[in-house]
Amino acid sequence: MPYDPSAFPPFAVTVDLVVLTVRRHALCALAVRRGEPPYQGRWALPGGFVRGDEDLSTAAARELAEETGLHAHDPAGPLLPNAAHLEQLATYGDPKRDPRMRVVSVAHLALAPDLPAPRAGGDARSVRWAPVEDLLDQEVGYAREDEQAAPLAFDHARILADGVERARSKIEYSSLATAFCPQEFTVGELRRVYEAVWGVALDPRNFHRKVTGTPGFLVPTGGTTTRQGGRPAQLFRAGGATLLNPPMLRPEA
Amino acid sequence: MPYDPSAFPPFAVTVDLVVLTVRRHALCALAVRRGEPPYQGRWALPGGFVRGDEDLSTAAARELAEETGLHAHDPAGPLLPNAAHLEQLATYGDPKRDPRMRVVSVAHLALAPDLPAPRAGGDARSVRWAPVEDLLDQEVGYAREDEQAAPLAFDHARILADGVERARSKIEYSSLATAFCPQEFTVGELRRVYEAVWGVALDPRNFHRKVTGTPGFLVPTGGTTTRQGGRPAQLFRAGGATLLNPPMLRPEA
DNA sequence: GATCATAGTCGTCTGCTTGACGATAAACAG
DNA sequence: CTGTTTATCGTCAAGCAGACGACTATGATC
Repeated sequence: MPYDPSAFPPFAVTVDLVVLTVRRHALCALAVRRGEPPYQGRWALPGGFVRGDEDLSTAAARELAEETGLHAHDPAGPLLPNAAHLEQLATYGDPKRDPRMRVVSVAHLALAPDLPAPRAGGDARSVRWAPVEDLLDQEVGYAREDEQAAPLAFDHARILADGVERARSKIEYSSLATAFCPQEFTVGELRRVYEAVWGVALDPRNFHRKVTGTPGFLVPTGGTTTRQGGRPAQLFRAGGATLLNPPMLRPEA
Repeated sequence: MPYDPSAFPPFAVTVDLVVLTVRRHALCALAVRRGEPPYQGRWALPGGFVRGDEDLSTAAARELAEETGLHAHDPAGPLLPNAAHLEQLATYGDPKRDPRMRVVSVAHLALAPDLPAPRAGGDARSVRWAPVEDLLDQEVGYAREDEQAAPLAFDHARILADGVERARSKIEYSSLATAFCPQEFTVGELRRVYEAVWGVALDPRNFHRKVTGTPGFLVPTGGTTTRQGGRPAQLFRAGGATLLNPPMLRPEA
């Protein structure tokens, strides 16, 4: 069969971002308020069209920088202060997911340390960090005028749920939890990341033994800090290891 | 900003399939020979355009059925004899990955039991099962006229490598290895699946203890078989469990 | 400055899982 | 009948995880 441009239907391709961070002991996601129909006024995940000459990962990194000022972490490059982990999550292409036209969205997952404040992009849209529980529990019982309580636009609740599940399982067997921490952090801060992402309490003593005993996970910087109160804690940086063997174990049930 | 259809460039969207099976103790993938340029005569992964009214998973299931006669396994539906596991793998959208036009490909991963013989689809293209080692090791040293030894078309070697890596890691912590087995199988047959996918030898005694001791992994059917030679082995069906806890451990290095 | 609260760090003990491997069982081939 | 093959059960030691006691070093409070 010869090449026939009319043999395939045209699609719009977008990237949507699930940007996660840990704030005040809660897992939070970045949400932007939509300024135009459909779903005008509702909250949605940040995202945008892929340009004609752009790779998917490039488009995702560009959107991330526009929305947050963060840049994607290059594993080969130097350690930079404002770097976030960025990876492809999944692609969503239900024919009816956007009422305007056929849109295929390649969702990406970004993990960032706690940022001072969300920074609006070039335009003046509202941007906020919201606990993922709040964003996901709004599917039912939305009746009031409260715009904060409306479900996410499009299929973004599903995308967010998939991203959260990916993050929850990936910190089990990789060192990705350090992506939620500043460059230097304590064992206790890392433990609070696990507790926030998994929504469980972990034994500080066993956690300390586990992470300090896993080769390549943490490297001590020599410094200490007392910013959490209590006895000063050693500061660490993320080690070179990306896969944890044996993995961290998420408590049952 | 108002809705402007000219604000985004049009893309073609395809699905490509990494179909894996275990044949003669080797992990094999389905390859089709391209009948048209570019890469005419070269081997490629099966795939095709997503139709205008089709979901991505629907398009992948349709292509799978066209190429192999297998249908995607519905987790909620009944156990069917010719069902394969099908899941989304990743999406590839480098602007130059197809020289003709801008194509975004949503790759899917299918795991199937050993089939009698590859069945060509509606047209008469060549289709074959090839060991993944052969397909992936052909990136270098291709000089002869031997078309069997040419590297895969487009970025399909990369896609295949990603699919193989997904399968290798996923059988660690899920019961997916049973997707490579017929409906009823023995512990030894399941072990040979693990050995083929991981490329290692496993201790039959420890493997037997592990899989029979994991609740929900295997359900005895009561029957036995002697098709492997030696003492008759119990037959099992896949149990309801999808996540294995604790996981199967892949031997080191 | 004594006391308390808070957080971090080190140890101990017990039970479970794993890996190595011996032993037995049930089929078939010669 | 004997050897070969595959399946299955058991034993043992090493290692890891969960429960939890004990001690340390800060700041806060009286």
